[in-house]
Amino acid sequence: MKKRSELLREAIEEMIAVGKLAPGQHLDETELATQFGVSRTPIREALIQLASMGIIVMRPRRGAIVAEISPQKLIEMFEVMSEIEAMCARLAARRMSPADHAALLAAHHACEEARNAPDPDEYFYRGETFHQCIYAGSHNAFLIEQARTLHRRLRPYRRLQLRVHGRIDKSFSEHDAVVQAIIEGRSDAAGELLRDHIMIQGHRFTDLIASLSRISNQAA
Amino acid sequence: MKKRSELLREAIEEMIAVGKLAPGQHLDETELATQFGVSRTPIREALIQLASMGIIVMRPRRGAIVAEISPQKLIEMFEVMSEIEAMCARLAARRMSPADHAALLAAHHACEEARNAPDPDEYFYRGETFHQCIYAGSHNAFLIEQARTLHRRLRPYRRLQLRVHGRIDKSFSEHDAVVQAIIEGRSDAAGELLRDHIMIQGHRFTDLIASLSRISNQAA
DNA sequence: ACTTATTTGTCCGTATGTATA
DNA sequence: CTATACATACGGACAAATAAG
Repeated sequence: MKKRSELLREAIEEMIAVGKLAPGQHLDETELATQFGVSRTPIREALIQLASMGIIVMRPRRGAIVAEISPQKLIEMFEVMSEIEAMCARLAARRMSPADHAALLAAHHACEEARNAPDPDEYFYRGETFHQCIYAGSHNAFLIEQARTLHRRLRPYRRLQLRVHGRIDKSFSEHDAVVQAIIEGRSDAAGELLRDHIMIQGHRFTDLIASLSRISNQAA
Repeated sequence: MKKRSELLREAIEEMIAVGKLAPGQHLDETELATQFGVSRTPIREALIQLASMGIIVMRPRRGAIVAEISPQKLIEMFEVMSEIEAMCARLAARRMSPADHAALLAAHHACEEARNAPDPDEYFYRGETFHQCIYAGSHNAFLIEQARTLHRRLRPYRRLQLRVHGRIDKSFSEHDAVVQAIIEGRSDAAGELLRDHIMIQGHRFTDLIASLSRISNQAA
């Protein structure tokens, strides 16, 4: 049985990921408490968890706000994320079992089906499963955890990146190249392909900066 | 002004780092509360932070215990650490300023002087500064933070590794090769050299497993 | 399997510090 | 600058769940 604060953390985290709570927005403990029908204590504990993950910032006696990530820091985070994922891909190419390959291909094909879905977020969600498959394929539990944590922090931005015109199709063909490299055991190639796939999002300074202002304006 | 739970987290973290609280040991909230002269609330908040860092493990309704790092997990952590440091080295080779070079060389020479110091920990401490120089040279604040965090968690094990006979001299010559590569801007070489330098500690399964039993016995 | 005891998870009251008029 | 209002940080109490006998 899961802890109450764990569930609350996930709920609040999701609200932040989908932009329901925008960066910089103040998180009122009492308000959240009544909203979820609990007291302030479990809310506080959930907020503390989010704070140690870097999702929100807690200023002593001044409450918590959703973390505002500067474009500079965002670039830095993508730079690290790309290397973490590259490492996952290299290890996956060497260590994946036939069952892992099957799971990866299934996730990949699920993305293919979602390419022209009416809801653009559908591809986003399936893409997440795809990346998680590669993390898991590294067979390094600590690395998987690190990758997941970073992924969660960058989630809102990765999602917005797919809104750029034509990005979904390009994303899929990049995925395809990665899959081939992994299955054929071309470790270094897999790493480089996945790194570039992630860094495309980081390299486009302008897109990202633009999405920054967009994310703070969109409340849904 | 810092929060109470922040200070408590640091205090408890230190107790764990110096072995005052051994891996697997149960952390009694009430006991810690009376020990620090506070109520259970700030203790709980500190524990939650330590749990999200992976320092302790909180099982629902069953309390918190100091995380037990299995040899398997230790290997995994070193595997990740080696890639993080490799990334730092690659970036450092491309981005270091002349001032950065000077700082790196200074730290390197400080290690050289400590090679035959009576206290073997002297080399360890100067080696830490050396590695921090490389982190800083990446000029990626987020990466620096990640590297520091991981470094802190592996600190006890890195220190023990240097007790192996002849390891200090080998460590220094590996450092030397890394320094040359960084200064000459050979990015990929610097990365690979530093990765191997770290992984030497991970590859020696037996040494690490041996140090595991030793570390749980030494209370000072 | 039942009872007891300890410990955690949650709620609420209060005081202190921050922001605002 | 003072005073007021309000949100946060902490303490204490209660209830529920687990472990022990």
